[in-house]
Amino acid sequence: MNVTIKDVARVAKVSVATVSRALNGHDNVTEAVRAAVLKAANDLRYTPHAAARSLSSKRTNTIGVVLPDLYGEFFSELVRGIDQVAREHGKYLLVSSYHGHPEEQGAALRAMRGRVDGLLVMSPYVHESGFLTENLSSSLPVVLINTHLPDSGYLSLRIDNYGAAVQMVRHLVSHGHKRIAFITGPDDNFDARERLRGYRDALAELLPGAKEWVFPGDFGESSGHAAGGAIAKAKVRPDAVFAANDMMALGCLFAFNQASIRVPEDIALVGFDDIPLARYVHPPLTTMRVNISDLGARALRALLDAGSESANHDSLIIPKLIERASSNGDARSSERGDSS
Amino acid sequence: MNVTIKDVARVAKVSVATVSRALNGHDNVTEAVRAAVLKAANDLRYTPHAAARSLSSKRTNTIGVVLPDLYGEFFSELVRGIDQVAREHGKYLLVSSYHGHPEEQGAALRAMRGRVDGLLVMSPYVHESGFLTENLSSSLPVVLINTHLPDSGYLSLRIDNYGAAVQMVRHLVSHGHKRIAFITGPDDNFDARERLRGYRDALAELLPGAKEWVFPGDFGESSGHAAGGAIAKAKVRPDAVFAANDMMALGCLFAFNQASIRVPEDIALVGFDDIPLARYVHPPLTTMRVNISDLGARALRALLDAGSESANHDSLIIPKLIERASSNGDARSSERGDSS
DNA sequence: TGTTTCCCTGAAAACGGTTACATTCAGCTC
DNA sequence: GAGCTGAATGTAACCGTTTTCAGGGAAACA
Repeated sequence: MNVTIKDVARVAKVSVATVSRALNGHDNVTEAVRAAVLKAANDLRYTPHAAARSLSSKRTNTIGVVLPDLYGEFFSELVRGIDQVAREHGKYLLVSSYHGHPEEQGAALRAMRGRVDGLLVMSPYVHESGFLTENLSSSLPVVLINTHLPDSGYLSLRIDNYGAAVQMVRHLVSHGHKRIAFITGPDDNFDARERLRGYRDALAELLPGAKEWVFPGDFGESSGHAAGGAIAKAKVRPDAVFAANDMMALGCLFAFNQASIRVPEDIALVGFDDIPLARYVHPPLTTMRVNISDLGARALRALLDAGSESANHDSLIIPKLIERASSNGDARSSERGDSS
Repeated sequence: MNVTIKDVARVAKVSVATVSRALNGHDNVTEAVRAAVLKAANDLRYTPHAAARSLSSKRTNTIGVVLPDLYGEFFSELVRGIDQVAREHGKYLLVSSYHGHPEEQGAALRAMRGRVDGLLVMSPYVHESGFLTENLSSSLPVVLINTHLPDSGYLSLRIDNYGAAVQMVRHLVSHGHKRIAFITGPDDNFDARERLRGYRDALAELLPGAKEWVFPGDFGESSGHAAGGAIAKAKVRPDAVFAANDMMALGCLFAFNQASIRVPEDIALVGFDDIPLARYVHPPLTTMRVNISDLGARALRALLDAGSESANHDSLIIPKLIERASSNGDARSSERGDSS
């Protein structure tokens, strides 16, 4: 059995109430008594029992983080940003991923009751609507990360995928590209859909009459490779490829290398995310940078601030265009004007 | 206020004890009663309060993970492996990093009391000895990851950094390299020291008389870049460089590129870790692969099995040599025999 | 010196579960 | 039908804190 507050009380010859007060820094304790209690606690190596404490105080000092997965750069950075702020505020982090099974998300959310003071939830699936609201205890503050849940009233931080995709297409167009293909992400992924939507709208606006050219992908490297292979074999090739994320862009780049298609001379290639790899491949990849750890940090800050009036109910994170060599060729020289 | 077991009891017209038994699947409950309880619990959207439950049952279903940091591939993979097993066993994960401040580690460890059923601890610092043992409540099962704590009696999983470094030097020597330089990691990092030790011992054994050639580094990319710059400027250059991790190898590669030193033709370059980047740079990097997520998974499995006799008290994970182009040149052709 | 006030301290009631123990009641046996 | 058995259920103690409330004693005041 572990040493409890009673043991400390006995040794310090005071009541448990006094021990509690002394250790929690209440001011209605004589300094002499406090010193005695502190000494006793120290001697006994006393550590308060967190469960007992949170049962009676209704605070856990813990934040729940519910993510779809933990795989890859994105989540690692996100968690890092969250962790940073958590430490600053002395909070603990209970992480829970539902491994891509949205149906298990409800259980994960419900199990948070009594464990956490607040929740950070990311759920980039599109099909749920009442799902989240049903499983979120209304008494817990929640901040949604990159989660599409209109009018839920929850605080929400999102990446402006749509705007960033528009910006990227504009970049390609400004370099003279006219036949711009797009490799999509998973259908049920909200980010992926927003990027696709941005591509479509930008294309329609900037290159009226140009045809959409969409290859399916799933955010995995191999799907990018497959798309790259398909592009390489096509009779008419695009003069620029916009992959919905960097991993697919890399897969695509691989396929282009194998097919001896030069980037950016023959085809420009751009991605999205600015994963560390992007800067190291040859040629370095033009992409959209999202400061993910900052996203996590801001999300937790928003959660901790929740209640204060300053709360912005729906903030957008604007990604930044990182221009590198993979889109630096100028397509005008090789234009042949057959873009319709 | 949230709905409690009492509310369920009232609605189901039974006692709280029966509700508890019914919900926890005890067999001494009539099916009719169980059904009624389940229905009531469902109707009320009852979720047991985790803190209350763990206070009385002395189990939290939570595993504490105490790491030095969360930055980078290593930790993200480690946590992913741990998370995988945690889910399989219905455990939650309380992660805590002490952000490279070993002195805060004690607090982090102590605060786990009452929160977790067991601990996974990684502490790759060399200077602590009684430190960990002092802060670990003896009643908690603990598994150490990559942590040097001889004869502590704790279960421990370690990466065989020493053996892997020896293996890497052997690889270089077998390709004819005679002047092998080493870029170290941080001084107080146990992995880094083991790798350095492996380099030294292997050099002494395989190339008797060859001089050690050590450049300081800190595992960061820029320190690798600095070392690479120093090597490029040296009057006599090594014919192979062994960086204690991949990030430094990449930095070094960068410096070599800038100095127009060709890899592997002029100098072979190898790293350690097999980060995803390693395969994508040009030339692809020869390195040592450690299956990190597996390390995490095994650590948690060991923790959950703790108590069973099968417990291996000190297992070594053997990294695997991944041979890529950065060390594939053959140095014999350019030998000039001035290696002493 | 007696009263009032204020500060410090202790006793005990929460918090929301689990579980040992007591109780009830149906089904047997004789 | 009395007595026994065993299963289903209820009562209440307990887990380790925090916090309310009440009490006690010293200082302040009359």
